Amino acid sequence: MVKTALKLPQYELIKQYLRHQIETGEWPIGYRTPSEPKLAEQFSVSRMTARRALQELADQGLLSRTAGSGTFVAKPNLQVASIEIIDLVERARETGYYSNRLLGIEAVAPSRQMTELMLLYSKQPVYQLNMLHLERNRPLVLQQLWVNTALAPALPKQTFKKVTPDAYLDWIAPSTRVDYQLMAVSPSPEQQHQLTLTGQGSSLCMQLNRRCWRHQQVLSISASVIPAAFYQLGHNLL
Amino acid sequence: MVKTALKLPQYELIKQYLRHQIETGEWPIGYRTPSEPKLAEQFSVSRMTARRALQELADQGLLSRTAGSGTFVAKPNLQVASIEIIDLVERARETGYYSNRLLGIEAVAPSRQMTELMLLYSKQPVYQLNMLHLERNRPLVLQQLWVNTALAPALPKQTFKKVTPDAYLDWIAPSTRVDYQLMAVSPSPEQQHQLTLTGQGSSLCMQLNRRCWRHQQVLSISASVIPAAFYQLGHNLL
DNA sequence: AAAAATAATATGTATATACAGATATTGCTG
DNA sequence: CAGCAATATCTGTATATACATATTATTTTT
Repeated sequence: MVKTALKLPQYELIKQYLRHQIETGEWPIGYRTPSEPKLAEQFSVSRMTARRALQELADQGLLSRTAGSGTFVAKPNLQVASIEIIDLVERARETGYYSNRLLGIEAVAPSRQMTELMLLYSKQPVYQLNMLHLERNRPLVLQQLWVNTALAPALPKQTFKKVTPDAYLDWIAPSTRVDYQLMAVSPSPEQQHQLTLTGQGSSLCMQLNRRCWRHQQVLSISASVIPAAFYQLGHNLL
Repeated sequence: MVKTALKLPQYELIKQYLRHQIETGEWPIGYRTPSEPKLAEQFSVSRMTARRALQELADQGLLSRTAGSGTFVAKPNLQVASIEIIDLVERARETGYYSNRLLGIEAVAPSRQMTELMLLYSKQPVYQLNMLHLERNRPLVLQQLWVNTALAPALPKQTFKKVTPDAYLDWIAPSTRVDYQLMAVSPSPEQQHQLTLTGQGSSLCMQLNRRCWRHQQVLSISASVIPAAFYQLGHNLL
């Protein structure tokens, strides 16, 4: 079945025209575009249709509009970085060579720092979980996880043999926002031992910290230590 | 002057209501929201006004709509990571203790890999620039930069004493998109020397690769090596 | 009971209209 | 010429309406 040429709505045609003018540089940054009524007349559509084209490109950041003044080609100031946080554990699970070792799980009173980070108002306990993730029986990620007990009360009942803590949490309470922090670290002797890192120069790790939100509440905090050879952020470069 | 209570437009009030139902869990994931006509009647507005509220929340990813079926509470699957790529150089310039050393600039024939990365069709040369950025006369970033000659022909005429190459490029051709890649590296002996890294354990660096786009063209590629102690990605965690 | 036709409902596109509020321009006045 | 008022222009909000198209539910037919 050959896909016939789509009939695009009129506001899409106008958007294409506007994008073209901008991307070719025909309309430089700061250029004042035709107003809604003029665009409408130019394309023989109603003002509301021309408006939709302008509005959607403005929502997208290509144009900037101010009432009374007009619509202008915006400077692309806030660069949207295309970054993908690779989930090593999830990738390993897909290959089928994944396993893990639960090093400990307990309910503890949160430290003062942890109380702040998780925005805990009452002095409720948090679940603290230590886990080593392995691929082909070789240590991949050493993860320390703190979880809000109110949002995942049944966490300690899980064995995590088939489902990782992260997957379990995503199941019972998917995150609405995630903060990340990434840095290079030299692992502590204990961490080196747990990750079975022996060489001198190879003791180079990335630490990926993560805070998962569910609306206004903090669901979990995670700190993962990963041998540097296994981790990089982003694709297709150098 | 006390700011009087803003009179919000009606579609904003409806959006607030919808958001509230979602965030409190009153409407779980997959829940079917009232239809446009029903919302309109409920709030005594026209269908188009109710539609606007639903549409904007859908654009934002909170709702998902399908013609003929209805509007549903979406699963927040694509987690928008709040990550900020810190520009160490720009930060140093703001403090006033910034300086740099231009280690070399020349027009070279691009390698095959570079031709692919920069999407160069013709066998045009690229500017290759090496620069050491310093803060308080101490090495901060060792940057290697490749620039599309077509988009910045006057680059070699600059001295970069007052304006960094990045700032200059942002001036003459602001990026519309940026890709990043970040990894931990052990610097080469030459890099260690240029960054005056002497200690054994301290020779731990982050490498930040960056590709700047201007619409469909690649403007520049940058590879920066930064001592790990100076760099981390993200804020306010652990 | 299964399949097909029909109706009801939902979102998507488009128009014409009205008025509010912000901004820029024009013209008038001292 | 400076200052001010009137005016024109532009975007923002809101309504009522019409029809198209996708999906679901219902009814009719086989």
